Amino acid sequence: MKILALHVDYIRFKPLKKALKNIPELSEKEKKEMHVKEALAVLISIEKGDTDSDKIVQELVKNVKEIAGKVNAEKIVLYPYAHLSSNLASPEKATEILEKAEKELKKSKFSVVEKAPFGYYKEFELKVKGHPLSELSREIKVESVGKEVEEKVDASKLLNEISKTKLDTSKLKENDHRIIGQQMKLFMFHESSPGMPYWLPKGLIVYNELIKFWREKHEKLGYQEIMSPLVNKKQLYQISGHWEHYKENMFISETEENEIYGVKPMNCPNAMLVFKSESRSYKDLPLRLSDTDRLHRFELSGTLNGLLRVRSFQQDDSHNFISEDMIKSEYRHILEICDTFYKIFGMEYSFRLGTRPKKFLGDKKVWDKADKELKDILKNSGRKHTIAEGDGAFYGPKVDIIMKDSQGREWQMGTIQLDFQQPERFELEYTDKNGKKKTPVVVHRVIYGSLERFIGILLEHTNGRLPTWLAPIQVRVLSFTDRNVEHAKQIIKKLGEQIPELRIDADFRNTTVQAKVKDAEIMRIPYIITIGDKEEKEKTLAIRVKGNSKIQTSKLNDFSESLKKEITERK
RNA sequence: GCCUGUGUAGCUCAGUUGGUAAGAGCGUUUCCUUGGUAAGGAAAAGGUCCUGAGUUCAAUUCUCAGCACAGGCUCCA
Repeated sequence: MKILALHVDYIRFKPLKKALKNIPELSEKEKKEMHVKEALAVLISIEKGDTDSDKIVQELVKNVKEIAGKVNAEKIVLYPYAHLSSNLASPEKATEILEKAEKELKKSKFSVVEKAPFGYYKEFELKVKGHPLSELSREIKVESVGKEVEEKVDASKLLNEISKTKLDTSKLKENDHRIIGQQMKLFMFHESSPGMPYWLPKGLIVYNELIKFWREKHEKLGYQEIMSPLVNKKQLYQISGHWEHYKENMFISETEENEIYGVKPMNCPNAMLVFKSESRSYKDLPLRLSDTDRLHRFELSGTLNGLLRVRSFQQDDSHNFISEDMIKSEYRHILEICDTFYKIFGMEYSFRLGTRPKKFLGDKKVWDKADKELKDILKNSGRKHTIAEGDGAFYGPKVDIIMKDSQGREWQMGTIQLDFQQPERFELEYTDKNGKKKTPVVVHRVIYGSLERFIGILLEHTNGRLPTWLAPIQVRVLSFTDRNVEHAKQIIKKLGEQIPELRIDADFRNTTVQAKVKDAEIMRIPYIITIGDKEEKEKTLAIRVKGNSKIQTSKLNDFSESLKKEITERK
């Protein structure tokens, strides 16, 4: 607990508005303005460590009495003041302690004891006397004997309290990504961080391959990748407007210096700052700044859903800074990228345009123009799309890419959003042809959407049989008997030499081929090669291709050539 | 966050109307076996029956609270 004791000529305060949820309503008396003269005003912050309320109240009362005695104050005003500490106790605890303290002090001989209401924004005014003892700050701690015992961590007990997450599979389809992910050992969840996937070695291969593909494509299309801080001062989010509208969904972090930081829930504010870091010309536009930084959003617990809705994720994000007359061409450019990407995966999807909502910011004319342009683009594109009138973000219209999961539920994957607002809030500008300063428009766009969700949907659509370039293990070699192990090792070596990036492994266990095939099939390995006496003798490979029980026989060189082609061309 | 369900071994699950009931298969380790494309045989190890409180002589089992997962709402600046 921290206190600041002020000996005042007077203190006047009046509650205005609730600052916290779940705070009881004030009585008529409490609602009124309070004016106390010749008092000791005690500003109080109750902190996390103040667990033993009786003892801490006892200490507080002792201190107040002592200070009041020194300055000859007969009136006491307890004033909850959160700003003395960055490590505040829960409101419940604070209320409890304040009430007890008021009660205790009333038992003493003070003529007046008042307490300002807790959990309200208050206006207040006071005049401090200015003598040497009129301002005293103190930290009040309870020196408890049993404290060391209390703080001793029983790791083993804690391990029982948080464990690996148990999945309730009763309502899931067989091709649910959570089941496939477990079978293929791609990712897991743990109670240590609900809604935040642990990417296991095999899953991270898929993740990184997707990003690699994305990078290759976007580098050629004039995108420039950046990386920016994951934790930012709250001021950044006050500028962007997230603090006001989105704070409840953010993870907040505090530091000792009383500085509040937010863990970033989206990349745009940082991208704005990068744009702003140099003077920009119309010749720089479109300026496409991409990134895949990790984002954290405190999604409601009931909405979490495997990889499809998580609290920690990465997007294949980009912020494209353009001039107003580039909207149409930039959207075309992005829709083309969508085609390229989704064609590769052969997944069904549709577009959904969200137009100007009832509540919107900015110029109606600009909105209408943008809405119309986007409608035209979609109409002329001949792509499957729906229009959701009034469903745009309040800062601009958006085009979403929609896909279905194994239970037929629709999910937003990629999204292309126009933003007229943030460039203004960040006072972005570029110089146009005539030397005039203009504000750019920003297109926020993701193609995969979140990598997490995309992998989830991809697993469900493919039943885990990922295209070979994405498969965590692309080839597995099985030995028929122990006699064939040496030859099998040679095969692996040769394939590895011919295709250096090949992900190949072996199963030389002493068990039947059937059992080994079964395990390899559960892992959805595209190519399963069995090496037996026959193959050794004939110098061939017996290949089980993508779950097909009809075994193909081929020469090593032929196989490696076509495999190499399949992988590098991402077929 | 709300409503409804679920939580037993690394995985999939059985079971106890409160008491010699901590069980199976898979997986793991060891041994036997040397096999032709989704499970060859045997033995062993592996448990805080999600966590905490309560009721009881006795709780994995009943009650309450919490946590997590699932479905549905809501939300998705």
